[in-house]
Amino acid sequence: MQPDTALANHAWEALLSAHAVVMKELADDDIWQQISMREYDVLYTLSKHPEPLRLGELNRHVLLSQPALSRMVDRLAARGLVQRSVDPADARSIRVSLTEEGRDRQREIGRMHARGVARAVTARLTPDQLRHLTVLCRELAGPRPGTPNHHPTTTMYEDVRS
Amino acid sequence: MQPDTALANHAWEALLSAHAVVMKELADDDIWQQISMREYDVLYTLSKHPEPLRLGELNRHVLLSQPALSRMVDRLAARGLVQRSVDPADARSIRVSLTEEGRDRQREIGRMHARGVARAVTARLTPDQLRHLTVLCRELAGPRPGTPNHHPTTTMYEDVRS
DNA sequence: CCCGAATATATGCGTTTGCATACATCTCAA
DNA sequence: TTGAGATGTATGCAAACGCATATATTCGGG
Repeated sequence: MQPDTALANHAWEALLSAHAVVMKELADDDIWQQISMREYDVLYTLSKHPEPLRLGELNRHVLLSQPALSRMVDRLAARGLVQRSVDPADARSIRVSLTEEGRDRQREIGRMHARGVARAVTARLTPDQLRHLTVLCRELAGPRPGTPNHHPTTTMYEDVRS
Repeated sequence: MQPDTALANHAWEALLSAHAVVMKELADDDIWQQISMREYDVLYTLSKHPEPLRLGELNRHVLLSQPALSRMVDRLAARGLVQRSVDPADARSIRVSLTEEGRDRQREIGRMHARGVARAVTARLTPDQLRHLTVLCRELAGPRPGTPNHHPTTTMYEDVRS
């Protein structure tokens, strides 16, 4: 095993552990009765994109199988939180966007959720550490160098004011 | 919103995104036909602890509800990968440990999985960045300062040689 | 222009999950 | 000692998930 392999695996394990710990703490917050964390993830992702997202694009941000996301959007649409529309440029594709009510609910939950995140995260890391963590995770989330760039090159983070 | 709240939320969002991106890439690896990633998570956690783990303790490391973990251990035990034993000190409690076969399978999958992790992670971060990320994530995974320390104080990371 | 391959989403189906709650055991104050 | 509450795990049940595959549309070589 090369030394970098060990480094990479230690880092990944640490990230997984941090993810699980904080996730559990956030799940304990009493704000998920109407909308589950996974559903919120979808609503939040949609809220961050001005234009409607195609299902496949949405699926790249959400840790769900394609069929699971398809049905989840079904349910969210049935509840009036989300809206499907056909893509004029590609009839196979479905574009998803928040309804007004979906946007309201996202903001409502989001405000409370943000407090939980702050409570869990700022208790353990200093502001400087938070900034470093943000940078590192954004690079880790970035495209793998050497991978050919599919999809028209759109900027992923419009909200980079950290 | 205080400035630290924004920092914390940006960091958490970045971590979530990194988690999802890398997770998806790892899920695409062709090594999960016999043991799913979630099952591997359990086997791996057990492999890191010399003595049998109580279900509740195991549950703190795995992102599953208590009932889901209970049944997952059922299935793993039925497949001969894991072993339940009663805790002599507390008859309510169940202690779980790997069987020989479970240990073998974990090592086997683990070897291949480690390659996937290295491929995904080293492609995006330098060794120095990996070290920093490890430190930050371990602190983030650590106990929340100000929380009373339940559970006999056992060291969580015996393998700190990074 | 056409047809086979590729792409985007949906559906059938068995499995797994989470929630609520039941059950078993332990703890501790009276 | 005893019983009420706390703690650890299991079970009933409906909802959600993933896999395999079906359906619909687009792309591209001939």
